Amino acid sequence: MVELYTSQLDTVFHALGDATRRRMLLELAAGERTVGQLAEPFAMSLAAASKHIKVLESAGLIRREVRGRTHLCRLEPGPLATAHEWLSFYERFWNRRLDVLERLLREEDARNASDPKQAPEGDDK
Amino acid sequence: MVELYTSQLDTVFHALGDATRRRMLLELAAGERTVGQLAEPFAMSLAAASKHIKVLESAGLIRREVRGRTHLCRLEPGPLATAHEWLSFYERFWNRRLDVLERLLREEDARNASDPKQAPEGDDK
DNA sequence: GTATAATTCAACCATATGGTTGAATATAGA
DNA sequence: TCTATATTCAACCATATGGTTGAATTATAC
Repeated sequence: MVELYTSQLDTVFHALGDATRRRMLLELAAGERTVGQLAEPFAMSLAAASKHIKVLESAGLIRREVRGRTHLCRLEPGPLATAHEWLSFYERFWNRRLDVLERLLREEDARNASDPKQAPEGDDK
Repeated sequence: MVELYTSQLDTVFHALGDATRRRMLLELAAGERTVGQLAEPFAMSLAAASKHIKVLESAGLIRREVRGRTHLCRLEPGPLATAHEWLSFYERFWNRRLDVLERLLREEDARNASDPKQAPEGDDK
């Protein structure tokens, strides 16, 4: 499973590495938008916004439907889910730390609650 | 909450947008590694790998402890969790789609099970 | 103290990125 | 058909990125 989607993760994470594009994605999560609507909040040329949209599109994060002279964009959640899943790997590490923390707290509790001597169950390997 | 960590997300997602750096992170999830150990699997100069490590470091994804002449690196899961959380926004969208799908399937079931007429509870607004 | 090992620094290079502007394309509307 | 709207294209620019090589730094080992 690890590093199977390599180039897709490259393009997806790269696309996410820009605040403009992240804002666009959030906007699209609320519903479909035209290129002009997506560009409107930003202080940049339409051509620049158009490039951002193309980055999102070629990362597979959005789909575009040409409707007459306007282009309707909609979010494509698949690649986001892929990135999300990849990122989950850290939870193994994170949870391991939380487990350690939890054990330490439990030991602390036991020490305070029962008696002032050392808690016997402390296997501090 | 949205776009509060802006510049951190920029650097974190940028750091993740490279397969070399993602491999390094996975390696570090298994335990701490020196710069040399991190660089070893890659067909690139040590200086290049060192740059990658610095990118991970300035994104806050790893911490470095200088131990004598070797530098020990360890994973810092906080920023990964932040990125993971940001990515969760899409689940709202995703779940909405699943909800719609589920509702449609339920309606379909109801139609087939009870009688061949239109199911009355179909509020297809 | 000198050699060796681990790592960074500095200079350099090719290519990518994110922005601009002005022209081009294509559709909609009068 | 003429005009306005929505969007892209092309050329250009400054800066960032990812890589190289060779020298510098720093700590260990003998």
